Amino acid sequence: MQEQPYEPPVARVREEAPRILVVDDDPTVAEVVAGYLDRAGYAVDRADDGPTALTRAAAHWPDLVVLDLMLPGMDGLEVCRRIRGHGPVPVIMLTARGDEDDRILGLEVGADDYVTKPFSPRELVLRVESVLRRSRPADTGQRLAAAGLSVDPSARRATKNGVELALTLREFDLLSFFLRHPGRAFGREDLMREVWGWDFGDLSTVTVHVRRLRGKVEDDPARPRLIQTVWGVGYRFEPTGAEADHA
Amino acid sequence: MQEQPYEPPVARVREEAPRILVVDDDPTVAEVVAGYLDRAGYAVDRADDGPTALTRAAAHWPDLVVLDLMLPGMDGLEVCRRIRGHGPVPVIMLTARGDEDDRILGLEVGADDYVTKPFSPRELVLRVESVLRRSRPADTGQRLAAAGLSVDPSARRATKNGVELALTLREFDLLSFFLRHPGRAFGREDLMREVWGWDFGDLSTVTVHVRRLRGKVEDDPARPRLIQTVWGVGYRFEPTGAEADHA
DNA sequence: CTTCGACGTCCGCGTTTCGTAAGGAGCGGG
DNA sequence: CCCGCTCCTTACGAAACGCGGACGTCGAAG
Repeated sequence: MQEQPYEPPVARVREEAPRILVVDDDPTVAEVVAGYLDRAGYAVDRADDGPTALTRAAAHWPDLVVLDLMLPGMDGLEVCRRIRGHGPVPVIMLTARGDEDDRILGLEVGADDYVTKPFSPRELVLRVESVLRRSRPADTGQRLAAAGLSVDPSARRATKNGVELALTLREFDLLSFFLRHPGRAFGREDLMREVWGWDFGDLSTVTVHVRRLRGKVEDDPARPRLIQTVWGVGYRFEPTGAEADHA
Repeated sequence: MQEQPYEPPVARVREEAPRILVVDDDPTVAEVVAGYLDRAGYAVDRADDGPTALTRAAAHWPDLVVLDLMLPGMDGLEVCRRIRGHGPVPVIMLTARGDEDDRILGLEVGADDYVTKPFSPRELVLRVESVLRRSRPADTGQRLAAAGLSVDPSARRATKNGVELALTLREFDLLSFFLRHPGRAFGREDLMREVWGWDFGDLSTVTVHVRRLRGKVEDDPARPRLIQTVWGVGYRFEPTGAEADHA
C-alpha cells in the first residue's frame, strides 16, 4: 500500500454525523444493526465480507467499525488488522459466544470493545456511543497534560498535581502554549506573536509573565524545572521536569 | 547551495530501549500489555501492586509507567503520586470504565495520558509512543547527529553520548554549523561570516570559541578528534572522529 | 467613588557570555 | 637548528542578558 499521509483519516468535522461501517455477512443482523444505528443518527455504511469492507473503508473512511468476527473468506481479525493498517479507527467486535478466548483475541488485534451474540441492538448502540465518546477527545487532545500539569482549554482550568492553579488570562494562555509545544525553545518574539498576537512590543512583557507563571507553577521558582531559560534565546518547556544544567 | 538533506554519516549512539513499568493486578491484562510492549521493542518490567511498583521503580527507574487505576491495597493515584515523588516520569493511566471523572482525576494527579478498559493493546502502544515522543523531544525535528554528538536546533539542545551539553549561544551555533557541514575545512573568515554573520572582525574570536567548544565536546581537548585544525587554513569537523595525528 | 486585580513598563543588580589582548607552544621551511 | 608564522591558552574588562521588585494605568467589581 501507499504511504498514508501524516493526517490520520480519523479527523472529522464536528457537525457531520459519525460514519459507521457495519461488516456482517448475515443480512438480518446487518439490517437490524444498521437500522438502529441509522435511527441513532449515524451515517451507516455496510459490507458483507472482508474485501468489500476494505473497499468501503478506503472509499469513505469510517469513524468506527462494527465488525463480525466470523466472516466468509477473510477472517474478522484479519479484516481488523487490514483496516487498522490504513489508519487508526475504533473497532467494535461481534463475537458468537462470550468466549474469553475470543475476548482476548479481539482485544489483542485491536478491538476497542466487543459485543457477544445474541445481543440487543440497543446495547450495541450504547457501546458505539461509548467508544466514540472515548476516542473523540483522545484524538482531538482536548486536554493537555505533562509533568503533573494539566490544562483544560475549554474549561479554562489548570491544575498541578490535582490542585487548581489560579492563573490569569495571559498566564493560562502562556502555559497552554508551552504544553502544546513541549521541549522546544521559543524566543520572546515568538511567544509575543503566538501568545499575545502582537508583532511588536516590549519583550520584557514576556519575561515578566514567564516569571509570574513560574511563581505559580514551579516548585522552586528560583530554580525553574518546567519552564527553563535558554540563555540568549528565550524559554523552553521541559515536560520531563529534568533538572537544567548548572556547571 | 549544498543544503542537501543531511545523512548522518556515522552509526548512532547506544540507543537503549525505553524501559516501561506495567502495573496491573490482573494477570491477563498485564500479560497482554507486556507482550505488546515487548514486541514493540520496549524493555518491560512488571508489578502487580502498589508497593511492588515502587520497589521496581526504585530498582530500575523506568522511562514510562503504565498504571492501573484500580489496584489492591494502594490506590493507583497514590502510586502515581509516590512514584512522581521520586522523580519525573511520564505515566499512562488505565481505568476500568470510560468514566470522565476518573479521566480528569487521573490527568490532574499527574498522568500524561489515559486509556480506558477495555482497550486495544495497539492503541496503548500508540499512546506510549506518543507520550514518549512528547517527553523526549530530542527525537523530534530534523536533528543533526554524528560521532556521538547530537544537536536539536528547535529545542536548542545538544548532547554528547546522551549527556546534555551546556553550550552557550555561540558555541551552539558553531557546533550546529560544523554538524551541518561535516568533513569540510573552513577558514576563520568563513566561520566568522557563516556563524557570526560578520564580514569583518578579529579572527581570534573564532579561535577562542573553537577552543571553548572543544573544551566541552572533545574527550581530550588537548588532542582534538572532532574539530580538527587544518594548518594554515582553519578548522574541519571530522564526523568519524578519526585521529588526524599519529605521533 | 473606592478597591482590587491584571497587565505593561521601567530600573537596579548579579550573572553569564563575549570579544580582545598577550604570552607561550607548535609547526614548517630554510 | 633557527626563524617566522600560526595556533593555543589564559586572563580580563565590557557588554549583554535575565531576574526580581516596584510603579502606574486601566477596567471591573464592590
